Amino acid sequence: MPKLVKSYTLSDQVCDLLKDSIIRGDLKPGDRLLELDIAKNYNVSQAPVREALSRLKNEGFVIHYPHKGTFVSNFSKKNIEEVYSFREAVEPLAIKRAISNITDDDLEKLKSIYEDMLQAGKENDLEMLNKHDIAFHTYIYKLADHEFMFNVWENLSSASNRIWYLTNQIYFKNLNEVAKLHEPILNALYKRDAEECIAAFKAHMKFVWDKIRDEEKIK
Amino acid sequence: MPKLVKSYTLSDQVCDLLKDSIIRGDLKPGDRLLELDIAKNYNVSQAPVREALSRLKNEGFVIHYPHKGTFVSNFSKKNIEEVYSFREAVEPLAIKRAISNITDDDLEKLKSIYEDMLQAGKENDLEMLNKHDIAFHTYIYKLADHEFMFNVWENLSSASNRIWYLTNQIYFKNLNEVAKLHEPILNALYKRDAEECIAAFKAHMKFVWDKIRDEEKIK
DNA sequence: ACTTTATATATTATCGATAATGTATAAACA
DNA sequence: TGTTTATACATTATCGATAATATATAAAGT
Repeated sequence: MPKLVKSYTLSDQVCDLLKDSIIRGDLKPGDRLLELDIAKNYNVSQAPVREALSRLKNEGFVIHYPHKGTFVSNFSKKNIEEVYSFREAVEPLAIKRAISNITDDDLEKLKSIYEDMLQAGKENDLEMLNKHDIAFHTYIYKLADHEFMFNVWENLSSASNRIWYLTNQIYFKNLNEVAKLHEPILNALYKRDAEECIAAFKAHMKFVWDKIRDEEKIK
Repeated sequence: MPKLVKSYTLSDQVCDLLKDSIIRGDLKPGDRLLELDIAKNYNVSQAPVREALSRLKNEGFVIHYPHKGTFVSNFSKKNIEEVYSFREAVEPLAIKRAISNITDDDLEKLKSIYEDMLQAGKENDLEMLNKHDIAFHTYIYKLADHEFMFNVWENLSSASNRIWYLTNQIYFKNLNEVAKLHEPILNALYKRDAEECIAAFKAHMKFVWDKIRDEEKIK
């Protein structure tokens, strides 16, 4: 079935554009976001900009002080640690529930995403590897059939995206390794072994976080 | 130090009023929320209403279909199960981190909140018991010093509030019991014993969820 | 009768302008 | 000089009105 056309409101577009600017680092932590300036820039009125900023606030990309203004949020090593420690707490629940729902068809799909990751690793394509990495974990969250957790994951994955761009100089040396980290996760899924899968996942988190923690460039 | 005056914008007020109506059941799942009607009702314009609805959407109280409308979200037994399973996954992280930061002063504060709960239990004051229950767990989340998790908790506690109102006929028979469930948690905190505390917490979740699961009135 | 197309209507999404609020600077006062 | 009060300015918050989009109903065509 072809994907339905998604109506793309102005506020959605502004939100995506701003988010991209923040993730890519064009807008830096502390930068002020003036509603009317942005509106003029994108040739829209204040209303969709406010909506966009409100969404970015909820995803943690900006901080809003009422009557004062909106600023790009900081994203320090502490925030990164928070994302990893949080995922370590939550994703085991996703894995357990996913395994109790997973079908052979799902396993094929996950395997294919894993192969895409390997391919991206071979080609040293950071952006693609990131995309497939997120897709892999998103698939597991979807299988978990847990609406609340899925919403939280959407925020987490945005944050993970931001981390990815902040830390790409680290990953760049290890693209193949990062992709390969998902093999034990996939194998455990095939065995429907939740505990083994969780252990593999935690090893994955630990590998990445260890690399980042020791990196001097990121404060 | 006295609490600072908080500027209370119109959208904040509308948001709180609507949330209250939903929590208390005056607005029922599926009810349509017409922006201009609400605006006229509360004697404000459309803009603050839209902002309020956007926040309610993020907290899961309403669902928004672009260009179609906003509707009060459903809150079924499945949603309740999600909240409890999610808290069981996340709150252990909060407890571990809280214990590594907790001071004697904090313990006194928590004890005093616990005593407020007991008092509310004695007086059969459901609303107060709820309030102090949330305050107790919020205190622990604050101690955890984990911004991301705290934001998630704010949504969780809103949902917990909604559950509370949906299930008050159950709690009503067990107010003292519910309050008492926090004693082992508090004791473990005094001992700085994370594992014992997590076990006590899980018993707490299990007690409440068991009561709800078996309740025929809630679908 | 059953699609398709036109029309009317309801509602959200967006606009441009104004009001409320906060910040910085200058004037008045002790 | 240091502190308070007044003034000007910048920015957000809100308003009332219009444009865009969806839904329901009626008309036309097959």
